[in-house]
Amino acid sequence: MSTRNAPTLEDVAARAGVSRATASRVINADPRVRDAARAAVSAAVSELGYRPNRAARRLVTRAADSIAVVVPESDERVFSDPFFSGTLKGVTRAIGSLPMQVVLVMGNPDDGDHRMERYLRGGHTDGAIVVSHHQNDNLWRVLAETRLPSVFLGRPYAEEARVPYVDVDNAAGAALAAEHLVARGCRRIGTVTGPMDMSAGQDRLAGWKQAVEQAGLEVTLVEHGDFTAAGGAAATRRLLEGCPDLDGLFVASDQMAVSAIGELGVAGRRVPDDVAVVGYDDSPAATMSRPALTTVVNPIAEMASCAVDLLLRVMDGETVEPEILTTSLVVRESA
Amino acid sequence: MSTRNAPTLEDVAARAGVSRATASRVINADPRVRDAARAAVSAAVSELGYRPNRAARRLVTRAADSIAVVVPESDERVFSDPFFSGTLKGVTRAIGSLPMQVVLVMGNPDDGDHRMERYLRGGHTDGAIVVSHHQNDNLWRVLAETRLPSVFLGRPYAEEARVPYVDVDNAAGAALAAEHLVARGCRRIGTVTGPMDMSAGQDRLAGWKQAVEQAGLEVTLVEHGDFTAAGGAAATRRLLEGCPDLDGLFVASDQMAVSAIGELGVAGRRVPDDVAVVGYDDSPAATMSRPALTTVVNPIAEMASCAVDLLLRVMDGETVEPEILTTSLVVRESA
DNA sequence: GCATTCTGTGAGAGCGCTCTCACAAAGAGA
DNA sequence: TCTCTTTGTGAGAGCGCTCTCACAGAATGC
Repeated sequence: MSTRNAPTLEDVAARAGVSRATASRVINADPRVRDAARAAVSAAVSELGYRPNRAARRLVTRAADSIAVVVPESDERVFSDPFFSGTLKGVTRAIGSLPMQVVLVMGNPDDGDHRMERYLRGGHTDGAIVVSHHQNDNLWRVLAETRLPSVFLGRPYAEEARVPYVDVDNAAGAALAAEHLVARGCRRIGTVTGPMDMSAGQDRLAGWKQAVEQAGLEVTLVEHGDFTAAGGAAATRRLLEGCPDLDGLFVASDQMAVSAIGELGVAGRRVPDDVAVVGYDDSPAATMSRPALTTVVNPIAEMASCAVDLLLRVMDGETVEPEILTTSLVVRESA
Repeated sequence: MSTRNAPTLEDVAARAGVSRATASRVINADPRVRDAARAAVSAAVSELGYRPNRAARRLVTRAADSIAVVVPESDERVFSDPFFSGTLKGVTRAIGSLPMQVVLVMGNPDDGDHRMERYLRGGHTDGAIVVSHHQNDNLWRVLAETRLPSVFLGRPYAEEARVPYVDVDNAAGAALAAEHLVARGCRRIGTVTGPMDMSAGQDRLAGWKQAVEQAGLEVTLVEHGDFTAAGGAAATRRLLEGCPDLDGLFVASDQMAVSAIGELGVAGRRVPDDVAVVGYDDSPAATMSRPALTTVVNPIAEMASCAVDLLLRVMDGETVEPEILTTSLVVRESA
């Protein structure tokens, strides 16, 4: 065995009394090996505690072996917002049994030491899925420069970013929600938006506005949230101050919607009798909420698997087109 | 450039009119290169969109490049329990600026297709930190067989598992909690335990029992939880049924404690006036809970960084001893 | 002026693996 | 019996990189 280092295939072969090629065949389950040789190699492997060197193997097979899921948000948020767990779960599922690992890269992208940017530039992974991209992170630029195959989950904010992405028709979803409130007879319909530096926030606001306008109602009842529970509660409070007789509310995420309902309760409004509330995401929280949340379905798992699919194709050198999924409304108790 | 493939260092060198060695020096920021050569190489790199081949680099530098954080729990739980986010955050922080990636491997270890075991045996990472190990997962055995450097965060359940681990003195922590309840004047002190197939669950129960016994009180008020909110609520309900005049409660995790307080409220008990409650973890939820939770500090970040430290040493071939951290009690409002 | 350092560079080995190719031995068909 | 497959095996190339070593040329010391 080579000095004091980990055993190599060479060592295994020598111990088993076969060539390196045959040892390799056994390791990789090639059927054309005599049983005796196979047994000898297997024995040598376990005696030596041999583990193949990934780098060497990868160098010759040229297989990609990891993709990054990039989330430019604090770890706090990543772990508290079910959207991210859903995405990560979806990506993991979609990768399925491919021998590839998913690396979660999170944190504020412009956080002093450029950790995230350095990581991405370092070429530690073979591809990237960017999940919660904001206007001011220059992620798409970094990725374009490094030519790292990447797919955005959610349309990139910058118009000029020519990056493949998968998105859901957020505007249509929000319109669905607003139309539902209109059809229910609501006349003073407000909205708690998502962050305005994200395309999802913008699009959901636009969809709401378009539908409310179409119904001939006022589109002034807008307060900005940030997709967190606290932000949603605060926005709801402001909305109620400005318009105490609010009777319909579209909240751009379920997590915010749940806390909006809480806030409405504190203010003495019943849901849906006084104020009808529609959320967005159809997250697990939607069914557990009291009253259960009427919400727009965000097909997170589908988006994730679609993103993986696109990414694998990009990594294959293909040129791919953005993919837009459709949404629907789930009517429960809150509206 | 070699046919249609990604550019190699050779290509960069050729384009810059220098040798491969010099190109490599520029890429790796070796100072001993003429400015002209450096500029030429840099230009070639960006023109060609060159990215170093990780596998090739790794093959020669022999540097480890990824460690797995193994969590034998459903993705649901991993993303809902703050313990895991704390751990993952701690590990990420501890890895710091080392050029190493953290791979999150989660899922039920005996889930039909042995995904987790296959992954671990596949040698996809250079080391593993096992986080929420249960009695029946044979993780320590798999890891021993593959000789993958690994460290348990939380003492492995099996006595015979001679694996390095870092743990906190769970029994002492639980005793602290129980003693606090005793000192407060509680006389009928119950406990909602963690899962009995985890050492943390066992040890916290043992600590509680020892302290309660020492005070000359009954140790029969025990109901088993599973570290989830729902499980904690159910256990509390059972406890209350069996002993309506319960006046002190030690709950083996904050997440369960918060839902226990909710359950006590539903049953018309005031906390801490009727029932004093002590949690375990000192998670963010502890301060946000109403009333704020008196709880045992679980130094998760410290454990994580300690685990990383041990793992790096194991990966270096060192033999390391288990590490046991101490806990303390934070008194807030609930007890 | 000559020996000595320093500086920048290139040639080339070699990391551990897979995989192609050649080839011996054994079996099958004539 | 002689060819023609089939089967199992080994020799050896080569993946893309880093790093040691040797060496030319400039700078320095005496």
